[in-house]
Amino acid sequence: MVLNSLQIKAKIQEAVAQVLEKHYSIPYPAEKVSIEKTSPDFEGDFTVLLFPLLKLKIGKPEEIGEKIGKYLQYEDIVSNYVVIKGFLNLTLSDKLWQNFILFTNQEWEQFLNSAHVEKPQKILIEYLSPNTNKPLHLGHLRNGFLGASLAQILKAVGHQVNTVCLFNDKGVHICKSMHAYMQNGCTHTPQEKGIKGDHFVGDLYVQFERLLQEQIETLQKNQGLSKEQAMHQAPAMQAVQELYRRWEAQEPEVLDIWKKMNQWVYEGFEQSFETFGFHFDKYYYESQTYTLGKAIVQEGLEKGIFIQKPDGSVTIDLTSEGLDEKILLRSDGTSVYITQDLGTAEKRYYDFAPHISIYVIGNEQDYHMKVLKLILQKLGKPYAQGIYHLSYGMVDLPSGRMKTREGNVVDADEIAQEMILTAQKMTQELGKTEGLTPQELEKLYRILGLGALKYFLLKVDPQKRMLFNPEESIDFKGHTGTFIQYTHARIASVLRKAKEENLIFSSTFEPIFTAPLEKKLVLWLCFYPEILLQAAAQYSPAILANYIYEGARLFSNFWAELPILRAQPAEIAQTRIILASLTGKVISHAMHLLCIEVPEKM
RNA sequence: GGUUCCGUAGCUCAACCGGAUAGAGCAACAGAUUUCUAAUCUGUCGGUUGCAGGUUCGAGUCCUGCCGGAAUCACCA
Repeated sequence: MVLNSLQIKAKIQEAVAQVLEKHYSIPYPAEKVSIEKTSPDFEGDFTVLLFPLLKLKIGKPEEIGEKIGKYLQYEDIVSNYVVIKGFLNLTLSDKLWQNFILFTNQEWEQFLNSAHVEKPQKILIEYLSPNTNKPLHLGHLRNGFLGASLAQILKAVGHQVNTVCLFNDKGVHICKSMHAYMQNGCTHTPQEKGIKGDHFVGDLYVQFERLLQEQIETLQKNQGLSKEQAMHQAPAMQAVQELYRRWEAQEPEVLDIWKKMNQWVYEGFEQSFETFGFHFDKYYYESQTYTLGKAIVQEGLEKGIFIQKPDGSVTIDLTSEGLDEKILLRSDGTSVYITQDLGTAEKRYYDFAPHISIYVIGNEQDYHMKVLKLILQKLGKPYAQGIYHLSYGMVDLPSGRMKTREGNVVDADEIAQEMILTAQKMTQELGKTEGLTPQELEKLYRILGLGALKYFLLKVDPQKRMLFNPEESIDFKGHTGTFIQYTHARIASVLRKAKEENLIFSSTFEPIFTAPLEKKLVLWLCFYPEILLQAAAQYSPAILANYIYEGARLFSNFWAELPILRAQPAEIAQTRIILASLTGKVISHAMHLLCIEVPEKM
């Protein structure tokens, strides 16, 4: 019994190795045989590449291909084969496909389980990790959807996965919004103003940045300072640094404001996390890990890996590794970003002891993450090797990078709301609200709006930067989450009708394939476990997203060209019902791994 | 300036880790609905894969050089 494309490929590889052994007395490792999906322009399902065999100098590719084809035919794996140049194109036998769909239909769990890795591992994923001085924006959403989806995918292939979120809740940037709040006389609350806490604090941050910008410009103009000098000398900046020193000194009045403001942000975040489906096993706070980070700095000093400068600051010299000198502790003894990361890394290890620790962080921090891993390695930390930076590309706007400071950001809550509203508008325009209660419709709009948003961000290879154009917004047609959801709704609809009409198949039923599109769909189905493994191995939900789209497109062709319920004779109808059912199951399962829901009706 | 990453159709993205004639969507145009949901389907148009070499049976993919873009090299996070 074959369950998936991997097993089919393995069978073919084995057959090739046996032919080489029997006919040419050449031992050839089966796994070295390259098998691919046959190009759509040619007849066949799988293709054996014969070129590599030429190096064995045992004959022409046509002859070797002929022998392999014969053997596979004899083994009842293929029904037909053609050798073209160095390609041996194989058409798998109907019998194999019949067994495949019957078995998969009956033993769905086994089909899914065939995607399990040999060695499950404990994997920790850190994602999202926002600053507590501003609300989430589109970039956070890419990060969040990537992390949340990756966790699902890794679980689906059998790993043990935990997710954590680190709040960057301390630092100079946090003090900026605090400073603005204090300047305003510590008046007003989010409740009073009727806005979410994270937005309330974010507005203060922007207010501060404006003030700072003004001061810098004035200093530059009046005193002829460089931009950098002006920034350090600006009264607002000095006030913030002073505030930060007081924070690290744990002055109660500063801590009180800090706690109050952070609490507002967490309340706002909680709402957003719920909307977007971000769930974590544990939260970390830099305000709680930086002291551990300082202890590690001390440890490094004792081991002679770090250097203390005369002014008191601590650094590490990485120039021999092709990097620079990195500061680990300021001269006034306060911690920097990486100090905190050292502490957090240590703490996570003691909490979860993962084999692999994935950090979902933007590629702007490639250098930082390289340094972090290197330092931990130099310190001889056992977990250093398992650190993996999943570096994803920025979400750019046509005008360039999003910058909170300059206010040109796409706000996460806003874009979600917009998407949901658009979904509502489209559903109403298309007249598809019938038969659904107001509550069901509300739910549908959310599923559609958020689905389109998530799919948009997940379909692109994580490593590549991507562009979001607010003018064009996100489509609901074509290569979109909506199209996939729509395909699922159609499948659900036809299956409901099949049930109503009592089109249930008997156990002795033998599927028949009469159209090429049916075979294309089966071929697509059998790849699901392989795709899952690939997406997991490459940490890429995009691979899965593109696979689902391909299936939805195939099914739409199928739907347009072939009748399902009314097909005659009944065996054909039943075969197509199974195909529809399996396609629906794969779409639904895979979409859930992308954290996208699929509707039964739309 | 050093380091790293990226250049594929007008636009947004693919291309199964070196395989056959580089594929989708959007946009534009032309068609398809007495039949299971037209948020769909079919067709047309659209390419010197930034440029130049190299490696080999075979290169968008690998190596070198150039051109163009981005990130980073903070006592910011």
